[in-house]
Amino acid sequence: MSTTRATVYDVARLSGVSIKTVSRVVNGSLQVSETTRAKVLDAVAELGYVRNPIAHSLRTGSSDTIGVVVDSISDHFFSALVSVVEERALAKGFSVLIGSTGRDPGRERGQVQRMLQQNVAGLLLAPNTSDHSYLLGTAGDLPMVLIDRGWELPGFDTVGVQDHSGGYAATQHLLRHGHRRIAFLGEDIRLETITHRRSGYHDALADAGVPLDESLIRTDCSEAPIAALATLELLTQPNPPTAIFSSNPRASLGSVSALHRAGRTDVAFVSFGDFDLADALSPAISIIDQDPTPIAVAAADRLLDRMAGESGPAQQIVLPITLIERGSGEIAP
Amino acid sequence: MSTTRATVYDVARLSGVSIKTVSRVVNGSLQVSETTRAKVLDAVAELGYVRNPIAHSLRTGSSDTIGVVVDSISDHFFSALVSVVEERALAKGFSVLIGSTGRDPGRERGQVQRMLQQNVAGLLLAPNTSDHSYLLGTAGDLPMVLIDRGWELPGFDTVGVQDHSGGYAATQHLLRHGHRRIAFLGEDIRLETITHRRSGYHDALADAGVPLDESLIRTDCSEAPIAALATLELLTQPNPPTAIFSSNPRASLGSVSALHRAGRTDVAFVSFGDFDLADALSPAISIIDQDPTPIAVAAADRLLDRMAGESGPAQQIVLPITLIERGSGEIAP
DNA sequence: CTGAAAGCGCTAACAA
DNA sequence: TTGTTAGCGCTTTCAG
Repeated sequence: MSTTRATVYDVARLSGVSIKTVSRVVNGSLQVSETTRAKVLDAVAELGYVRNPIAHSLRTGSSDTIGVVVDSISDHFFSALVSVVEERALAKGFSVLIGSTGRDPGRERGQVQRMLQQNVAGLLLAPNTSDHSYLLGTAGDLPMVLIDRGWELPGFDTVGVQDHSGGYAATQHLLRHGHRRIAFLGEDIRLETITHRRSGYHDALADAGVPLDESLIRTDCSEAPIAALATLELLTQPNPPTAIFSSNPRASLGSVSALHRAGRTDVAFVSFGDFDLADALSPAISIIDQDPTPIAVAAADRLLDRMAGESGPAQQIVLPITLIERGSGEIAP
Repeated sequence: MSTTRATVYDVARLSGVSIKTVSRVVNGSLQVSETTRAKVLDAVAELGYVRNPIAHSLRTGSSDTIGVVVDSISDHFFSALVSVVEERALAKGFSVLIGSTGRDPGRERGQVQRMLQQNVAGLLLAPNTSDHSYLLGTAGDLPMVLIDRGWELPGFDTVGVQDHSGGYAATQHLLRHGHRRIAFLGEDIRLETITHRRSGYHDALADAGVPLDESLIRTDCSEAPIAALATLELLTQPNPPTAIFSSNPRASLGSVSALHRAGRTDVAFVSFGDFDLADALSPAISIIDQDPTPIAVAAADRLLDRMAGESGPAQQIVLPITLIERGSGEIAP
């Protein structure tokens, strides 16, 4: 096209009105007569005028961009989440700015600051620590939704799943199938999700009268290879588990991989969160379903509602989870 | 912190210099005496001044944001790519704006337009059609790198892998292991990558004197479930294949899943592109390695170089591929 | 219903 | 080496 873009002045000149009127028409103000509106729109079409979002943002202090800050974009859960959010955002004319935290609280703060400086119109954040209090100071009245964590901070909209119930259900399921020695794979991080899943595990054991055995608990499985190693160590220890509850899909991937390579497909297994090929393995992997899509949809819609001016009290949206039996969770000891 | 952010004026007032000097210091101009620089930096620190990127962008026509436009953020290949790019960009102080095309050329154009309007400082694009000529008109002298496709348009930096060689190597490998009836799984889309992989397949067959059998070629496998169905159909047809070459990991996921569920792990299999658990299955899946990380690193670095002013001729970076034998590709007919 | 003029925060000419 | 002035493109008082 042309090398320099048309401005409100060009449109005003061509349509014989003032720039203010152009602005009104472009922004859909009703305070404009039909005839002038038509004139302006003609000029807009002819010149291919598009509002300059930068200038708009400088002037108004807002923008047509929303920020999404998550642990890692390459994590399947978050990439699915970001994908849905981008889709919904685009439909409403918003772009998406992404930022990863690498689980580093300092970097998380930095990313949020960046977003604020960019005047994002809304923010979706998967916080890393229990201490989100900095958000109160920084965020002003920016529409914001916390994903998956952050329950303890009142005043923020949150979306997540029933972590405790999920952990409880998974453990109870294995107990019902006769297991007494059930290993737990998780992360050491102070992630609330994992903490809750683990306390579900604890409670299920307690309710069944099974004493907790610390030697069956691994809290260092943040990446698949570590989980693989941990699995092998668990199985070769003196009094090995007969079942494994893995509290996140990344750990499951590593653990299942190790089980298959070691030929130990006799070990019962339940994963919190699905993963590719989980249903193609033999035995297929039973899971606590934590589909990212509904979570993303709920979070995105809540944020867009807030951005559209919805001003009710903060909502804590908790999505239910279900246990999907596929075989691995129904293996007897 | 404070409710309104400090501006150059605040800093200027506090340090007793003009706003221009503040601007100079903030932007690292050398035309400033050490003493004044120190004064200004003190004031900056005291006020917590941060340059307003919006105003900066409006004035300069550039920004500290780079755009990344890909098929889909949730696709494992692209999410890994975006992740690496974001990491590198962040290290240089840039944010990342994402846009998905859903393989729709119109939407691709729209996303690129959006990015341009946002004054992105650079653009990473995985184009969808053979016709990228619109980029010539739109993009001006914006630093831009095309990922994975777009070879035919001279004048652009591109990064990709040896698609033809990969297709050839995979097919040749299966031929060497005695197969004559080798199925091809691909997508109908005019994606150059797939086209090249397929012509590698054709050439390998031709060089081995094996006639092409159209009944073994499926070009509708854009999603895993379709590939799963296609696989079952291939295996139940009158003269079934004894080996499968799947030209993208999504199709492989579906196909492998179907093979396992049908108990047909006797079929030889090579996948172009790795996927989770590929090495944990029995047999483990042989692959043509197409690791997104080196591709992303090359693309990101090339883009950042361009943004830093590198002005050499357009480079076509083609990364080598290797065949990784894991078992499934070495099964005899 | 419409317009003139000011200014968001910054950087670029041009002087001094 | 430093400061003054203008203006990026837009929206917004405040008049008309």
